[in-house]
Amino acid sequence: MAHDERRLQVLRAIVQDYVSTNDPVGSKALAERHDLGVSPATIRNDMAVLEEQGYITQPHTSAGRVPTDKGYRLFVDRLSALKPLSVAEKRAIERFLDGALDLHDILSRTVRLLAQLTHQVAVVQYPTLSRSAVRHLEVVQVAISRLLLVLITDTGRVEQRLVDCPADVDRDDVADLRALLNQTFAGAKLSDAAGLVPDLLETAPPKLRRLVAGVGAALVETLVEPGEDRLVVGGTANLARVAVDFPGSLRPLLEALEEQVVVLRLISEVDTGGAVLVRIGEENAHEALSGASVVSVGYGSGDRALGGLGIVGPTRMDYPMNMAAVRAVARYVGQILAES
Amino acid sequence: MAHDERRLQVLRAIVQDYVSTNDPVGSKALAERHDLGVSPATIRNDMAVLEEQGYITQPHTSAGRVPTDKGYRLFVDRLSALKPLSVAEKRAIERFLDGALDLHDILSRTVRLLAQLTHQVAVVQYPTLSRSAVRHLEVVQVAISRLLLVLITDTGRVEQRLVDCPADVDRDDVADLRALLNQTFAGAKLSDAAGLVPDLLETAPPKLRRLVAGVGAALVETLVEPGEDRLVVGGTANLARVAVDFPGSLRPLLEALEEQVVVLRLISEVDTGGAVLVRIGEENAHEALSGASVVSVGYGSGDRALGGLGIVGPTRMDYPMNMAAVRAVARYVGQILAES
DNA sequence: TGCTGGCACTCAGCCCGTGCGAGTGCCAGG
DNA sequence: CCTGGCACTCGCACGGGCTGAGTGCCAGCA
Repeated sequence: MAHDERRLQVLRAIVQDYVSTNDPVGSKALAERHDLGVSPATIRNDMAVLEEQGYITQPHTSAGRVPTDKGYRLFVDRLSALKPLSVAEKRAIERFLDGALDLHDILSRTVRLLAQLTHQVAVVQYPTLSRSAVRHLEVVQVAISRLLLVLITDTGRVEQRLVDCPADVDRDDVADLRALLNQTFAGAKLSDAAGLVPDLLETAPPKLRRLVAGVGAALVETLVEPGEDRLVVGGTANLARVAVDFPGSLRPLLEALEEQVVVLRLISEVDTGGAVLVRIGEENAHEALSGASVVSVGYGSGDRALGGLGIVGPTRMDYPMNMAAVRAVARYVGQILAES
Repeated sequence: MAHDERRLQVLRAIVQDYVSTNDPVGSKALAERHDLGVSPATIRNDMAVLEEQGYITQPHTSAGRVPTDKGYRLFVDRLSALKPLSVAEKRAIERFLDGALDLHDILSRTVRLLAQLTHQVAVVQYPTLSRSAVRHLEVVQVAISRLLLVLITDTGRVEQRLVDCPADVDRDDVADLRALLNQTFAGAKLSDAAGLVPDLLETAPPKLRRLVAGVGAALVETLVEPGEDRLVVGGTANLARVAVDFPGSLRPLLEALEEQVVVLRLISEVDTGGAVLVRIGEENAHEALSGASVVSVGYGSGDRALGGLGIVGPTRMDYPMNMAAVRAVARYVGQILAES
């Protein structure tokens, strides 16, 4: 009915006003600032219903209403459209990411950009190793029985690992090993790399067997291990600006942001085909984030996602704007990574 | 005289008490908690003198005294000795850094360790490129006219740079280029690398000239450029704990910590032969740090410093403990980098 | 049936006045 | 040169009263 419809309009208006003013919003102010076509008294009735349904709440008796997590959820799902970025913002994105020199540079620019656009804490995951492919493997002898393994992926990520060899290593063997490794792994997905190690042992000439065994183990152990995916975090200073939204202290949030594992889990759960994912308040599994919202999306070239990026902020945030910014930045980053 | 001596004892006691309680300290409490051998009244006279000399101040008339920056300075210079670390702390250092896999791992463990030991924000600078030497240069062809240059230094740092070539590059030329580069640069200090480029052009066979020119320029441009030294920051959550010491807001501080340049300048000014450097409050050039202290020291293997590390916290901090922790961690890191 | 104006009620926040206590400076005496 | 005593200052915590925003409810009206 038109009845329910208007109640949703009221909810939308409450969210918008509350996000921009940070004051609990009352029926009178609502009637003044929005063309709802009804009197404050009617709005009060609607608000009573919305409160009963759990979409809004009163901080205390004689205050206005504030959206609950459930209210924000409804707003995000049904009451808002992604706010298109301004031309200036689009140009800022291009300018910011243009001229990046290497992967680290791209990602740290991305995180700064995102923090600046949204005024929130920004988080960018390094391209997941397991979804990347081997572009090149380099072996460098750094001591008589110690090798440095350097992996370069097709996303430009560079991984390194020291390997201690049981016996001294001959100079020529290193070159042979390098050739052999590249022959075997070049172009292979890292997720498939472990399966190629037996082949590697097969084709290795006898005198390299022991060496190859050790190096192969190290390769699998560190490079296929998904646990050590890295994260770039930026814009924590923006937390201070919204400190008022985190009643207790910023501490748990700051701690969670340093515990990369926690954030990583949130950010990397984005395989959902390019849609922007929003987690509001208590929807976040981790307790420290129960007063925060996370807006994230996968980025990647073409169809496959390389990793996730997003923002963390108070539940009282401008969802349409932030969702649009996150999505736009992810697209540009995917594009740039595809080029390089 | 014994006179002046006691006044210094009083100052020391004030600093110690204030650091541990965060309450302005009064004459009576001082007389009770420290064996100064005199009555509160006498201490009051000493305090009046100390205040006149600018070492302490009163937040308001009927409050106790609080050390000024100048007071902390005197305390650090003349009234304190580095507090020896406990056995547990020493073991924690070893355990924490043991088993690190690569440079990034070492540094991020270091920063976590330092943050945990001192309960402050920890900062570690990547080993300065200009003081490192080339261990290996790798050239990988990532597209027909695009090369990826990877530099591996003797400190284990890996730097990468994309180079666009004016013309398509032949596969064999890449191998030749790699050999040539390594022949020229292997073992060279990065600070000397720029000077070697002419030699490089000299010895290059004619058909490689153009390629070498482009690559040489890129090498010098990015690898010798000291500006892009990186920084690892950790323990920002500790700032929340001491938020009370930063009256306005944490924001300027958080911003400064993200502006890596600012902190980098502070941390890298540590060539002073291994001594721990303390900058207290206003002594820090940057305004955002005027309420903070920075404790830093250079780390490195042998005699040369590779970079700096340290902590940032409120001026009201436990200087002896923090100075000891910073120094101890720097030593271990230097040791570990020398080994790897 | 649904909207509206009116009205009584609630309660957080603010202003203010008061009392308390910690801490000081000064002074006279040892 | 140190000490105990004493008067003084002033931040802060406490409590009461007022205000105003905002609500819920109700009776009347389209």
